[in-house]
Amino acid sequence: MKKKTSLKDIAQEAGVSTALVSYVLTNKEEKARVGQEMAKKIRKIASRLNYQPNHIARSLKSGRSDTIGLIVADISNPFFGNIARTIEDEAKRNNYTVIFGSSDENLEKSGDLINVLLNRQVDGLILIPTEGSEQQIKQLQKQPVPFVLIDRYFPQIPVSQIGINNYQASYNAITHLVKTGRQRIGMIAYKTALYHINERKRGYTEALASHSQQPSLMKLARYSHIREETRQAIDQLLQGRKPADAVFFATNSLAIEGLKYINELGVRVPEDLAVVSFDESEAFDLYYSPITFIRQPILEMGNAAVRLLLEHIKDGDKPAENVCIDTALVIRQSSNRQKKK
Amino acid sequence: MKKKTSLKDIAQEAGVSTALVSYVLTNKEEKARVGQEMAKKIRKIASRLNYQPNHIARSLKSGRSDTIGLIVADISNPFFGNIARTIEDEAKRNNYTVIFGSSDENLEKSGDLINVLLNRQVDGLILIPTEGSEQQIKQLQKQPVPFVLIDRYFPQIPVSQIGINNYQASYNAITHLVKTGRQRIGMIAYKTALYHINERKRGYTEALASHSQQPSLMKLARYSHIREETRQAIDQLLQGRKPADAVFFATNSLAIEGLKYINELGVRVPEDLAVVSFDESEAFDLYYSPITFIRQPILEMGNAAVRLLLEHIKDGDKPAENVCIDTALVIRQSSNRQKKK
DNA sequence: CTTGTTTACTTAAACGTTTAAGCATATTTT
DNA sequence: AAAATATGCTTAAACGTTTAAGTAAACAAG
Repeated sequence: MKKKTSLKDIAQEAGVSTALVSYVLTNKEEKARVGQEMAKKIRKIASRLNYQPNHIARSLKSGRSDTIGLIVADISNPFFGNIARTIEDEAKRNNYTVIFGSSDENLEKSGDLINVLLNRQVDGLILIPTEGSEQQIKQLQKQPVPFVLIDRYFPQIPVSQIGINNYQASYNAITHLVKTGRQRIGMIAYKTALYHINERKRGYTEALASHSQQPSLMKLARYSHIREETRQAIDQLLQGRKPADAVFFATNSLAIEGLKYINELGVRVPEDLAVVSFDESEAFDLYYSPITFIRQPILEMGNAAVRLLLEHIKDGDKPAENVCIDTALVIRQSSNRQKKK
Repeated sequence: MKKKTSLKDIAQEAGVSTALVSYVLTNKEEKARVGQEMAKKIRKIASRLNYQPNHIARSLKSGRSDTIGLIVADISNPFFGNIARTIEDEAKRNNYTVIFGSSDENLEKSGDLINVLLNRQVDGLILIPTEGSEQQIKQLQKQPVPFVLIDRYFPQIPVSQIGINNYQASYNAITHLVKTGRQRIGMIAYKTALYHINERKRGYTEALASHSQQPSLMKLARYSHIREETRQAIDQLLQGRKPADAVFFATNSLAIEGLKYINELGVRVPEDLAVVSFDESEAFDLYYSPITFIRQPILEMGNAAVRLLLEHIKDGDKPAENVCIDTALVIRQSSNRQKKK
């Protein structure tokens, strides 16, 4: 096995101390008044031996790892994949590396990941927390490592957080459906304690109320039984003498499951049923009737999360800050104005 | 700012040496013959001070970081997102952590990432290499850090690699289209030097030849101009007196761009045009005529990559090994048997 | 020609762990 | 009672880096 080159190897070659080599290779030759010739010689040897500084040793000395930990709820969902990407990009721009893990909406996995990342001495954490992880977050607060939440948060725990106007976005989407003439608007959401989802529900309910529409047609599915329960929900919405004429999905995953079933049933969008969803998806573009959706500004969210975290890392006493970013309703064919009957 | 607890802090509290604390907390009390009472006391203090071992210091000592680096071509593509997820899971099962980066198909970014990960002393690397990264791979071979390629590889560079039977999968897909009665089968692929894509093209061409079909209708688009050039390609396939009656897409991204345009044109699938694509996508399920596709066994690929890499890490002299995993053709409506005219 | 300054380097400690080796004291074996 | 072994701990070096402090020689200033 080949061995890695260390400062010592270079120092030996050059016949000097490791300190001198370190000064040269970290560009502190001025400050340390290293001779020009020697500097040249050292650089040459370093390059010949293909020296790569040992970041671990450096970290141990400096106390910083220049690494941030990222825990997403589910990396196989492109929404989170895109967030991960923007975070990684923005981190890199600031000379940070990202260690990531996917909790897969699993509380135990989330706890394990937090511990793994803390043990790795990350300088900070960005979390998309799982349902029920309040205790883990509170535990984190006792640690010296700063963190920010993104996408999801717990209103009763005051921490730095990047989010969107979930309530308002839902409200606007429902208002849009009302304006296009829909009278019986259903919603399919997760059965969950997650605050951001419940804000979306509240937006729906209050929008209906303020437009004096029929009582709420809210159906819930569990994340763990998304397929069956989304289908049940749609069955319920479409049954009876007065079936729903529009449905609002609380997330892209719900919408995709729902649309699969809507296709199977032969229900026409938007003639029989208008559709609006939170989040975006390539599948929405490709649908025969492109789906109206609420766009979350992933790029801004990711960048804001990194920026906020770096501020916390720089200033350990910085107070918590909430960043709320606006969404946009992208209107397309799936919610076209209803024809007069 | 709170400070992290170290062995020294615990040792001080307990009035013993750090060595003793280390023995206890790494469960080497037997071997080191630590007194039972003292062990208990130390554990209690550790737990009270919320001690988390400093993995960096441990790594420096052991020379291992228990970390593997992962560079994917584009984390926002769910295909790569899913690979990342399986790799992360399998790594975790083996007590490894994953540091990842997305090269975004950019050669410079890829090179930067490799260096960053090497500096972080990863114990090994898993790469989905970018087009043109042969030099980077060759450079890597000179390093003591083992690595494996996944999804893509360079046949002229003998390294460990996990792949699929790209040629055969294409060949089978085309054979399927021929059997369903298609006579003018087009293909849309990337203009690229990437070997795995070109194997897919070869599968197409040779399948056509062996079924004595018309000359190849191969159209190419550049990754960087996917939207415009996919559209051009489809225009070309559909023009003239004898337009194509089937199209085979070399990747999911190409298929999604293509299908968007096919929708705009009002071309009916599969009546006017049968469609088969490499890779899967939720959009394929949701299409009004669900798309026939070639399924890559992502789970097996990811697991195999980790397993192979760990073998290399354990045995630095293990020779390179190629793993080829079979794909499956999932036949659906988009390639339904053509009706007799 | 002493003193001070500059130049070019070295020494050594530190970061938080791990672990072989050492050293008392107590207990058992001859 | 001396020798051997067991018990319970400490010492110290090491991993690869950084960096304040030290040193020795060359040179300039008085």
